[in-house]
Amino acid sequence: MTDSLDFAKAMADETRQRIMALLCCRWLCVGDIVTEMQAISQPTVSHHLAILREAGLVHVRRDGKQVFYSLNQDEVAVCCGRIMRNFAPEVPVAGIAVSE
Amino acid sequence: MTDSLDFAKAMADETRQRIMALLCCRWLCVGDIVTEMQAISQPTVSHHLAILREAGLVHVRRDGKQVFYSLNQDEVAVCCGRIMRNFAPEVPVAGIAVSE
DNA sequence: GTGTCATATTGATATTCATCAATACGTTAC
DNA sequence: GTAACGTATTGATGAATATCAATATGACAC
Repeated sequence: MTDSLDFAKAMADETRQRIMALLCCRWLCVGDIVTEMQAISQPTVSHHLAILREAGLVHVRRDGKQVFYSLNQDEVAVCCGRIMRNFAPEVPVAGIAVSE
Repeated sequence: MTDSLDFAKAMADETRQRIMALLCCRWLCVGDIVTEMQAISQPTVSHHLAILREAGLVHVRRDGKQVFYSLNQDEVAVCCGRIMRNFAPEVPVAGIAVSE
């Protein structure tokens, strides 16, 4: 569970958002992520996955030598709900959208 | 209107989130913001206000010599809705929470 | 016009962070 | 055990950015 600042920092990078998009609704191992992220090295991908992991924004599963990642959509929704309660309390739909 | 990356970058700073909290549901002029942000200089506050302004996250109103700012809650909600559609499409409430 | 006040901008500095090459670690096969 | 493979970590470098002091800009009063 991250607060609004950690969540924003985790999302504040184009490479990480591209990785998040890749991991939305499917599991990919690190090697496949590296393949899809053209011109980004494996250590860099691993670095960004670590940041997403520490922010709780990805699920991780080990299978033999490979490590699979998937986007934690629930955590994304929870963090967005928190931002809306903090910074959009007067927008009607915001207050009832996501429970935590 | 900002995309998910610009929004996240604008929110990815503790000082800016503190300023946003100050401006939530009320108008403050720059001087009052500086007073409330202890140990942060006026140029630094102005710098952060410029970033929030360029991200569309604040309303601005001039009154004589003073410039008043207020949080744009609607834009916050719109950006959160965009993030949820992009990165939490399978969370039930996310898809119907905010229209754009 | 001048002076004063409030805010914005400039220039410099320090910190944070993204990136890569090289290396270490963990797992499986043998 | 060793070798090979996949991933994580380390160390170094460059870029982005937060911060401040000093200055500039804009608005009002006179």
